[in-house]
Amino acid sequence: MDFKLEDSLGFILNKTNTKLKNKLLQRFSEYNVTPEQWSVLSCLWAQEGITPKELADMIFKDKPNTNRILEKLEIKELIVRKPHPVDKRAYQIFLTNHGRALRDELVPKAMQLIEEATMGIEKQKVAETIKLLNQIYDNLD
Amino acid sequence: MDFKLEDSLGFILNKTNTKLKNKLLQRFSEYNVTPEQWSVLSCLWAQEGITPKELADMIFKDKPNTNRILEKLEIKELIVRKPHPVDKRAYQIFLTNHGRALRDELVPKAMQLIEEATMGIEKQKVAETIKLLNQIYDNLD
DNA sequence: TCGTTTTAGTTGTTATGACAACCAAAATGA
DNA sequence: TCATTTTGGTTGTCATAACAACTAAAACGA
Repeated sequence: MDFKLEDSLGFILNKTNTKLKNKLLQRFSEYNVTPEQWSVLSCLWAQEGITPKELADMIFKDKPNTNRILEKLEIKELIVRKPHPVDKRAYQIFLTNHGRALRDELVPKAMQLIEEATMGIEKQKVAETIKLLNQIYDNLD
Repeated sequence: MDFKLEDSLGFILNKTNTKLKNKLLQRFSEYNVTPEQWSVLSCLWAQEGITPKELADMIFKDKPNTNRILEKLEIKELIVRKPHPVDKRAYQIFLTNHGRALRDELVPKAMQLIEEATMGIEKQKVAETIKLLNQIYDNLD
């Protein structure tokens, strides 16, 4: 049983992820946007009018969790939900002007954080790590 | 603003971490142990009698969060808290026989999961990734 | 076409993470 | 030694993750 928590991939993955997420939360604090809300906004900046279900698939979260993130964004008036023109069960999500405008504020801050996080590390190493993380993700299907 | 969420280190880190953690939760489900509870148990298997504060430092969590994980473990009778012999503010955490016995059940399951997660990836690549994740962690201080 | 199955969304529960605020005891220091 | 600061632990709140259960509408199929 030679298991060392502090050398375990899962443990290190978790501790790094938690810290990075928390730093992003702090950087976004003046905008009152969380990392998860940020991921939803990022999808909408690329494409508005998608449904919560489509959004859920894009951010790799289940429907209840996605729904609750959307509730928060709606309360903060960064998004609006409109009835889907065809499917009466569904909604379409749109950004408000405020939500749309946040892009120019938040994107640079997020990119800056990644810059700092990977300081002193070759771009190629980072790319390899991203690839490997995706491989791990796929292995876990 | 060329930002793509799906290629972002933070996003990929988070999605992989979430999936790995969830898989561990599922593998541990018959024992009713969560990944965070697992990390506490791992520390205690290495060394009993430590305080909640010391534990918090080892698992990189703050005091309230650590405290609540300990509450759950205590309710499940996997650990016990005893008054610290010297410091009247503090406690010492010990495993129950049940908590101690879980080691032989959980460690192989955790190692097996990591094995599956890194299937088809050279050990050396995994080691590099771990090193890089630790570098990122340190960069974020 | 009508009954069955699937799908989109919602609600509730438990565990966790970040954070603020608090208490009591220990450590510090003038 | 006594007042101040620090530290260990606790409690409360909000956001998120996993999961079960549920409704209504769409899709499917005999």
